[in-house]
Amino acid sequence: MAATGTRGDTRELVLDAALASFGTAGYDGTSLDDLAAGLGIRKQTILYHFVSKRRLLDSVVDRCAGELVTALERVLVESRTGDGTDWERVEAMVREVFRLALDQPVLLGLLREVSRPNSPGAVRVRTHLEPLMARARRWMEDEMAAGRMRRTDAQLLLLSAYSTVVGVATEIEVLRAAGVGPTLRPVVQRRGELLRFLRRSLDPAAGH
Amino acid sequence: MAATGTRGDTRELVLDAALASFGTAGYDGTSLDDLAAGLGIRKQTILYHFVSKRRLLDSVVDRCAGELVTALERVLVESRTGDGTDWERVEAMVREVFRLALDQPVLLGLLREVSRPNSPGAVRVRTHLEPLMARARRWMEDEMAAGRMRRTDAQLLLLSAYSTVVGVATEIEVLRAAGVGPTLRPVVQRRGELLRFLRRSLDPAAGH
DNA sequence: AGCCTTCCTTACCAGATGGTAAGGAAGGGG
DNA sequence: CCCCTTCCTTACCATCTGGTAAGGAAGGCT
Repeated sequence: MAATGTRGDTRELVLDAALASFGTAGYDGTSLDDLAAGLGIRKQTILYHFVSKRRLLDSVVDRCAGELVTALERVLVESRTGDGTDWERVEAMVREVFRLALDQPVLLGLLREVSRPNSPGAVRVRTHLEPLMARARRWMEDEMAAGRMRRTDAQLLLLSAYSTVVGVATEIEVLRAAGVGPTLRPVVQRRGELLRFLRRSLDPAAGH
Repeated sequence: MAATGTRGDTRELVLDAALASFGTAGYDGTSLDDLAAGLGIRKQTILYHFVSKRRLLDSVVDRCAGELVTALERVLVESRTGDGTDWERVEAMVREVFRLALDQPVLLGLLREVSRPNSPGAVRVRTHLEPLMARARRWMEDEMAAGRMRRTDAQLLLLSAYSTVVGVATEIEVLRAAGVGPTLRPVVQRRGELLRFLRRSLDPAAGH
C-alpha cells in the first residue's frame, strides 16, 4: 500500500498524469519512467495496472470518451424532457461540448494528440466516435425525412462540425501558448459561427 | 558521391523527408535512423549536414518560414503596385496563406507539430513570426492612426488570425484523416469567416 | 605528386526506453 | 495458521536513441 492514496487511487492518479503528459508532451514524448517519477511511484506499477504504454493511452482515451458520452447523454435526456425543437437539442449538444472543453483544458491536448494522422490513439478514438456519429447521423436523417430538419448531407455536416471542434481546440492551445490567457472571446465567437452554420444547414425555420 | 543526386541534393532531400516525417510522426516520433533509411543513406550523413536532430528541425522550420515570408513579400509588392486599399491587401495576404497551405499540405503537419506547447520547434517558429507580426502590427497601427483602418487591438487581432489559421490547418488534417479528400468547401468557408471577421474589424467602409 | 576540402561511410557508445521476471508486504478468508 | 489475491517493488534486459570518432573516396589546387 502506498503512503498516499486510500487504496485504488493509483490507477486514477496514473490516468490523470498520463492524460496531462500525453496532451502536453505527446505520446512519444512521454516516458513511463518520468510519468512514474512524477507520481512518486515506480514504472512497473504503471505497467502492472495498464500492461503496456499503448494500452495506457487506450485507457486514457477510453476514460475521456466515456466522460464525453456521459455528458452528451445527459444533455440528450434533459433536452428530451424539455421537449425542445431539433435545433434546440443540437445547440445544447454543441454548447455542452464547448463547456467540457473549457472546463477541462487538459482534454484539448489529448484531442490534438490523437487527432494526428498516424497517432496510436487515433484508431481508438475512432472506435468511440464512430457509433456516436452513426447514431447522430441516423437521427438527423430521420428528422430530415420527417421534414423537421432541412435536407443536407448529414455525414459531411457531422464531420465538418467535428473537425471544427478539433480546430478550435488547437486554436485555444495556440492562444494559450502565446500568452493569451483563457480569453473566452475567440472561443465564444467560434462557437457562435459553428452554431450559425449548423442552424443555417439544419433549421427549416432559419433563413437561407 | 551518392549514386543518386547530382551533388548537393542530399541536403535538400533530407529537408524534404524531415519535413514530412516531423509533420506526420512528430519530432519525437521521428528517428534519424529511419529518416536516413528512407533516403537510402546513413544517419551520419544527416548529422554531417545538420549537426544534431534539433538543428535539423530548426533548418526545416527555417526553410518553411522562408517560403512563407517570400510568398507574403511577393503579395505585398504586387498589391502595392496595384495601389489597392488596405483591405484589399489584407485580403490578398490571407488568400495567399490559404493558397500556400492547400498547395503544400505537408506544411500543415509541421505547423501543427510546432504549434504544440513545449514543442522544440515552437521557439524557432516564434523567432520567425515575431518580426513579421511586429511589422504587420506597426503597419496596422499606422493605418489606424491615418483613419484608413478601423481602430482595434492590432496585436490581438493578428494573434486571433494566426490561431485561426493553425486551427484550420488542424481541421484540414482531421478531415483528410477521416477520408474526406481535399474537400475545399469547409476550408473556403473558414477562410470566408476569417475574411469577414477581419473586414468587420478593420474596414472603415464595412458595416458594423 | 601532395594536400586540402567536401561528402559520406563504418565503428562505436552512453543513456534512455518499454518490457519481463520475480519477490515482498499487506489483507482477507478458510 | 496458511494460502491466495492485490499491489507495488527491485533487478535485469534487449533495443533503440542521438551523438562522437575516425577513416575512406573523389575532386580541385598548387
